[in-house]
Amino acid sequence: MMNAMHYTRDNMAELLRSHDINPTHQRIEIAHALFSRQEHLSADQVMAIVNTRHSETSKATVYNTLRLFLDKGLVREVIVDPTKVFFDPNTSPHHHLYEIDTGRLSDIDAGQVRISGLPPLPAGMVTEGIDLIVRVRRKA
Amino acid sequence: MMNAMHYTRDNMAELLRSHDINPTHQRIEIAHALFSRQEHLSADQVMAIVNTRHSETSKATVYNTLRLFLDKGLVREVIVDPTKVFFDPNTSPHHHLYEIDTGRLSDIDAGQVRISGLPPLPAGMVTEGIDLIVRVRRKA
DNA sequence: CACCAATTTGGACTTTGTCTAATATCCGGA
DNA sequence: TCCGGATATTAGACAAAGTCCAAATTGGTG
Repeated sequence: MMNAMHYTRDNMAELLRSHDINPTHQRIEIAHALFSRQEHLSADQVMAIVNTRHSETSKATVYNTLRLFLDKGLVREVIVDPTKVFFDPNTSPHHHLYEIDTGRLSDIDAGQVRISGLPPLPAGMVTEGIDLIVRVRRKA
Repeated sequence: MMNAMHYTRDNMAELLRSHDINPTHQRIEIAHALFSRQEHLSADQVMAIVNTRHSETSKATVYNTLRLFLDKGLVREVIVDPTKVFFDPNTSPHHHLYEIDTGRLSDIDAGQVRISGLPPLPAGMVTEGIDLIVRVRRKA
């Protein structure tokens, strides 16, 4: 909890270290891209952002890094669009709102939302996550 | 409602007609593939199944047809896996269980499930659908 | 400085899905 | 039956997201 209020690159390095990730240049830039805005980004958006600033970061590194962040629990993967995966820097329990027309993905705070009556899981299974996705569209 | 209890090709033709779809050979085969099993299929699975039986059906036709079925409300699209879209012949309200290891997708009856406390939608937006996806994995 | 491990990189490759222009099929009317 | 137009189907080229790998770079440490 209590991530730094300002997403400086130093704070990003700190965050990475606290998640057991060696804070390299590229990783810091990628983390900064993800954490310093509320919209969720896809891999190619991350790449575009990171490559505006100084050095180039390769596609392979962006994908490697995003997967690393996933593994280390720094971000969550949100699958709403068959053409690309979004990465969500918020790993606390919450849900998602997906605007079909614009492709924008935002959070729904789980605070008020209650889901009850889910059937028991099949034997030998454990829950990996519950994704509640509300798809909306601009009124015609 | 009251789809035929047996998924004969004649019944499929009937089903298609009732959804305002011209029942061609290929469409009947594809509908049959989707409706005659409880697992949800992806486009390439549909293609594999349809092409075991007699005539060949082209990739383009499979995709065209699945989109047509979608538009006509015959099937639903389920997006759980970044690598492929699943098609669900059940359009009544229900949720999904996704087995991460195997890639199998099955239904959760919405009967008992209750979702409450969703925040109001942003102004000018209408809900297009609410997807509740439970991701499970075989216990280690 | 030299070395070793970790990281990054370009580019080839795979997969899912789209697009298009040509062909085939179906059906109603003369 | 034959014709013509609308509807379907097709092969194959193409696009975009993501993976993979071997080579090059980087960053400590002794």
